[in-house]
Amino acid sequence: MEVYPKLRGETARDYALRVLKGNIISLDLKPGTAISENELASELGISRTPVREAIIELAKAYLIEIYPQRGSFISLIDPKMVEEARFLRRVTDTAVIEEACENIDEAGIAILEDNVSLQEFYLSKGMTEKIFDLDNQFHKSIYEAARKDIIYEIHSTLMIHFDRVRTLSVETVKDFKVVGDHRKMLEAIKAGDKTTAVELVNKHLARYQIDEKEIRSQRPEYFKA
Amino acid sequence: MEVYPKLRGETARDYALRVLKGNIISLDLKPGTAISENELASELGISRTPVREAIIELAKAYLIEIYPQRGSFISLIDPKMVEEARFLRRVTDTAVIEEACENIDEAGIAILEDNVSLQEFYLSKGMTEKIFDLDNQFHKSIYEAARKDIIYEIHSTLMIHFDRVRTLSVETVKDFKVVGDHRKMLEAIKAGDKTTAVELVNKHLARYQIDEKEIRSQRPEYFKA
DNA sequence: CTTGTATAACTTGTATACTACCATGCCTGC
DNA sequence: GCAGGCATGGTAGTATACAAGTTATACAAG
Repeated sequence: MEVYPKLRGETARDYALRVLKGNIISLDLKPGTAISENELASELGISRTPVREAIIELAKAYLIEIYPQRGSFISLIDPKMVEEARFLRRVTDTAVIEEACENIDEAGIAILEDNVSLQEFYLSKGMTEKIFDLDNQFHKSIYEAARKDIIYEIHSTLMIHFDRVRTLSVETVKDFKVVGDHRKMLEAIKAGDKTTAVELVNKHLARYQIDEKEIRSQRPEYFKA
Repeated sequence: MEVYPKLRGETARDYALRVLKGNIISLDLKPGTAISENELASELGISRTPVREAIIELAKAYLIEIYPQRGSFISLIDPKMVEEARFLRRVTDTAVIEEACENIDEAGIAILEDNVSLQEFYLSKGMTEKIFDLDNQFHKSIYEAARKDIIYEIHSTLMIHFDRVRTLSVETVKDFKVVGDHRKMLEAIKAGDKTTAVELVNKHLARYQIDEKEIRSQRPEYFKA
């Protein structure tokens, strides 16, 4: 597991949470791995309490499974879980972008504009590794423009199930098309064109349709059932 | 605050969580009330740790606000929060019932049938107080029939924002119509009639459209902003 | 009476100690 | 050699102790 440095002003609990989330997404913590509260605490240089609190939070999102008196483990990739996350994302993303089409203001447009421009810049420079975070931020900004930022927050931890499979899937050239999608979505929002916006969201998420069979054959030990 | 008895086999943390949720929904814990980890622990006859863990979980759902070194408070009713919860419920309920129309099996139908029959029975006997739980269970069963039970679970805590306003709104004769809604929804699901099912969900949720202005004028001290 | 200050009594965050339980493996008895 | 029992070490759940910070209050000075 990769241990990031603790930020100033960050509570020990938030620190543990940040490290755990990051390593789960990056698969540095592989599905099925046992994690010990004590061990993690000493690795991070904090006590068991905040580590435990972080683990409990992730267990609520089914990212960690806690077996009392036996141990805690990074959840195996559960296709049902991934499917529910994908379903939820599709359903809320489409509804939220409709809201954004109706209610976005100048400031919101500016934020999205800056984001997409930056994505296009990094893409043109071939710095595609920067795009992952901008991608997430783009969608977050749409939720904020639609005044639905709590929903984004609530769902964000659950979407790690999704992110994790994304990490596992071969890093294809998808990114190119993704940036184009974002540009088109922004234009649709600016035009208030709900129908097109919804279409774009569906098309966009279809790109993340993972070839589960392919991944499963390569890493069967990561999968549940 | 009302202190329920601790169930056998229930962990101290789940106990604290159950008591807190119940009292927040019932408004026995009024919005704005200060809650002390120590005080709550001694009231429940458990230690601070599990109480604290429960409070943290509710804070994640914005039902409690924690101000470090100052105190924790039951969140005031935030119209934006309620609106987001309502929005999320409408969006997911409609999508999930469509799934249920397509994928429900015999067992799922039987569960819903039993539930609605029971609601009709209690209604005919005038025991309307029994209907609140059955109502929630009915919707949960639809999510399960659509294989979206995790989504229900994840959203359930957030929906307390909604339940709490329901409690506060005058107990009208709505219940009558609600039971009828459930019967019609079940029939639509059985018939696989997605269009009607979605219409019914929207109509159903419209009944919970709260007259915020009315409530706010009666209990302004419960509201944020 | 007002204002500033010291202090006491809270708060949550963190650390540590203790408990009950489980899994493993060694060791005994056969 | 093999099977059963028991010790040992590990786990999460819980309890308690300590640290750091805020707030309220009492009180003294002006």
